Amino acid sequence: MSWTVGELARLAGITVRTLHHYDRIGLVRPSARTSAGYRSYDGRDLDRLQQVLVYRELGFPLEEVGTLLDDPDADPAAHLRRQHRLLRDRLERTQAMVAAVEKEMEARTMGISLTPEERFELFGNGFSDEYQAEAEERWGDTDAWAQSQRRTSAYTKEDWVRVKTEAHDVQHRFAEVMRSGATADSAAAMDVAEEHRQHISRWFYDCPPEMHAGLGRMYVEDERFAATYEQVAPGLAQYVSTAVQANAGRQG
Amino acid sequence: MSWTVGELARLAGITVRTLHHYDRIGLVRPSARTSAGYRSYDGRDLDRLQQVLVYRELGFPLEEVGTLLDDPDADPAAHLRRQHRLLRDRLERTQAMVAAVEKEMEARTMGISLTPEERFELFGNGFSDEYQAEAEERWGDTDAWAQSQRRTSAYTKEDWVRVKTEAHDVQHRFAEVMRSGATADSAAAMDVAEEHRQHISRWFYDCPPEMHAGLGRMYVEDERFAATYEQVAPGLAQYVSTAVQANAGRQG
DNA sequence: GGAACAGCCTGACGTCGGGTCAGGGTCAAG
DNA sequence: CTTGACCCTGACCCGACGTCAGGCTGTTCC
Repeated sequence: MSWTVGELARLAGITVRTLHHYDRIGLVRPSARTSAGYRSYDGRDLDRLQQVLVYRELGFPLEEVGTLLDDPDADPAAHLRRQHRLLRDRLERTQAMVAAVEKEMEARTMGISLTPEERFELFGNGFSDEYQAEAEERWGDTDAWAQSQRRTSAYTKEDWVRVKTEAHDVQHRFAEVMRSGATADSAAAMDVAEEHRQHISRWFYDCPPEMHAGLGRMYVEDERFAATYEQVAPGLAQYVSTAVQANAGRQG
Repeated sequence: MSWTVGELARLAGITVRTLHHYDRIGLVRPSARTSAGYRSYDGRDLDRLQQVLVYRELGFPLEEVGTLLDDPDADPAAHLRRQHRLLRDRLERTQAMVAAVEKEMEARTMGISLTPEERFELFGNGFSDEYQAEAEERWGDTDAWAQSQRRTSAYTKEDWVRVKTEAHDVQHRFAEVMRSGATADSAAAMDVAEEHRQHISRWFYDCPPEMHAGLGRMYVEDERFAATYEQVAPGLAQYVSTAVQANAGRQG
């Protein structure tokens, strides 16, 4: 069985131009051409196109989709599992957004008005989107993640305020120690690292020193996490990372 | 209270460039400039930016966002209602995609191939009726194609022997329990259902009770899946479906 | 008070994922 | 053998920013 561009486009709900584009960039190539030069897609091409569309829908840039699909270590089942996980992430995030809108609607009907900052926290960004998506990607099927999800789902807004204040506090304590000239493996720095570890354990999930050391490495390896610390003070990401790992060594 | 571009960007989780862009196209304009020409955003600007970001997240082109927000007939509550509706739409759509991926995962484990139009269903939904006739004409006899499209997997032949033996085993245990007269929601039937769930989890993909319940529904709703069970014993598809859903209920 | 440095400004060009003609070949039906 | 639907390859266009470049501002630290 084979399809022309137009047929496939209708089937997949995309345009002919999109198929031309995917052909040109080598993302989905028709497995054959007719003598007249018409593109001819077969079943395996459909298969691939479907995968592409799911990843596209999930917001992946096409180039990355290509490398994902061309990875010889990833069989079809692996893609399905990954897509399933990503879709569930999205489901959760959307549910959170729906809940936030409902909350705001209710607040309005009751004459309570949320401050702009509160609304940004709920809706805006980072905490519920990027952080969560990234963290889940990393900790996807660990106990830690599950535990964190269970605990945080019960937190009230007041809890969150406290969590954030505390986190902010620890960050700035790190910055202070660094500015004081103490090295990252000094007792002072390690003490703050230990506070950091306990902050995580208290609010999110059980974080033993070993695991904490893993987080420390991530703080420099992953630029997004690094950026969070670099925003507070330049060089802080590396400093925190070293301090955290030194502290883990001290405990172990 | 007022914010500079950089501050607002960090607050909202966007870049400075994005704010410049929104200023230039007149979407979010700072309500003031400092004497040096710096942009200065106040609370109402922040408010507006938040609305913009929600609509953007929902996929609206910026120009349309502008006309929506500048509509004098649309009060804040109207925007909330609209956003709520759109978010619920997205929720439904995402749920449909999750279901589609789960269906495909299950199809693979059972060696069934979905038809192309079935797999693209969620992408072209609006017009699917229009092309249904064409698709059915094309795929009236889909068996040959289905069989030719048998999945390939990373398992060794020995693995497959074990997988199939196990699956076969579970099916026949279902049939036995049914023949014994136990109802589909009896403990005995649910126990087999649980084995079934664990079989899938062990060999194919992580299948939590909820997802298992979804599969259960599909076993009767989709005739191809139903046929697999009906072949073992008449009425088994419905029986398995009920048992699986009862078991999921028990777990939840 | 001046140097350093983060942060702000305005162009202006680049990129990604296609949309939209233009100019021309292909093919089944009538 | 014409008509109309469909296909081809350029080539340019667009939205929503990213990414310099070149230059001003303002705080901080000596």
